[in-house]
Amino acid sequence: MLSQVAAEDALVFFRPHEFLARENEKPDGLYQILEGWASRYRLLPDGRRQITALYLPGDYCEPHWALGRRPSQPIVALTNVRARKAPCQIPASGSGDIQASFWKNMVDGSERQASWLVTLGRRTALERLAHLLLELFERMRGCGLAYGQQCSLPLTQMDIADVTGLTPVHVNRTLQTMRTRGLIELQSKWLRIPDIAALREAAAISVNDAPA
Amino acid sequence: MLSQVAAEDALVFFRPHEFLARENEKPDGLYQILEGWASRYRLLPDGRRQITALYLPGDYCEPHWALGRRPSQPIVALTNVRARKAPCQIPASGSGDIQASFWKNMVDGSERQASWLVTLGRRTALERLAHLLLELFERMRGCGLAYGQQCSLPLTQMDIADVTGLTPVHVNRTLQTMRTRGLIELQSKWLRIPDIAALREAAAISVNDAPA
DNA sequence: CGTCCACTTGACACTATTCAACGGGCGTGG
DNA sequence: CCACGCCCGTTGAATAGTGTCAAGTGGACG
Repeated sequence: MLSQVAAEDALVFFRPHEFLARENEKPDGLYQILEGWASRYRLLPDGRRQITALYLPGDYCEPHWALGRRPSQPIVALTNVRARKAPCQIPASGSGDIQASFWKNMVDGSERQASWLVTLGRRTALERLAHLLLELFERMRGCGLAYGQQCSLPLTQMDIADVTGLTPVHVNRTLQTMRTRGLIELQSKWLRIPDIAALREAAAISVNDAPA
Repeated sequence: MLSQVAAEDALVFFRPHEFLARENEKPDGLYQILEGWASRYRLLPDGRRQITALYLPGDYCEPHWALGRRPSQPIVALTNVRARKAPCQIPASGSGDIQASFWKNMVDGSERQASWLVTLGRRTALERLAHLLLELFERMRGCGLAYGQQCSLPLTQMDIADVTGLTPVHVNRTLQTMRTRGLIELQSKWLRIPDIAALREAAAISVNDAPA
């Protein structure tokens, strides 16, 4: 899946909290994450923070740059990140597969955003967390990084709060509730979902809702 | 701005509550709104509703279809709508201008979604309403439909609630507050913003935040 | 051994929701 | 023409859900 690497593309590395891009600054290149997680976010004047995208292995950061835009929101590494840096343009060299995966990535990102609008606008705290954990599990599985019903989940509770639009303490409490209800097992950055159908139910996922 | 009409494109009309597209059904065509407003939304199993996009004159509904996707969320007319129907593909005929506006429209839509994630995740009711009214005013101005500090605003308070992730009664109360503070004048579907800077302040807009 | 950071828990405040009722405008039908 | 119903907007009172403030625990690391 991540096997094709065009000859001219460079490997780059980032440490946690290091910027892959800053707002309004021409990006260094178009990155494809090979390993690790990154996030895009916005800060309000008084310090409130909202994460607006999570980038997992396989994801392009950030497809819009290829269409001539500058980042309107900064992107920062959450873990150690290994990425492939390509020029800021629609992937020209290589097979049609690469281009197809590029477009797919862009549209998937946009549909995920639309799903998150629903979650942030209309779902309760527990539903938001269920949605997040399901989405991340499915995405990890999609790139071969899930093992049975488990996967790595390198986010802190504060990160989770900034994704779900909650406060860290409420995230903590709600996760506790989910644990006692047997919906999830989550410890030391490792997630296990005993019953995926039950978690989907708890997330108020409608038939057509991502994650599929 | 909306002057170029390729010869083969058809004009189509919709009445309020009529569908421009249904989820999972191959769309009839790629629409560009010429007049009127439409919305994309999702329903949760228990009936909660969240509007995830508003389409105003000039907007394409829905650019992703041109990349081979089916609608994952239905699109419904909010007012009488007049639109131009084109084949579901990246506009090929016509000048480069048309293609450029198509891509711009897609990326703008995506950036607006990202801004709304911030609003739904982290802003208070008053900030959400201020953000919405500002965005709509700026978009109306962008397509030449604003007059001074005023523009048409054909949404009901229930529509506004479903965009902002609030309840209709809280929208009502919060609009009252904004009126008494002199932030907006809003009656019979007509919006006037006496002091745009003050409204931006009330919206907790950061420097880089859309609307510009 | 001490510091820092993530996580945890309790008590309380507050924003937004819920439920309920009422008024006005407007179209429809008698 | 008026009566009726319906949708939209408005307001009040009680409640639920989430945020805020504060304190304490535990592990990782220098």
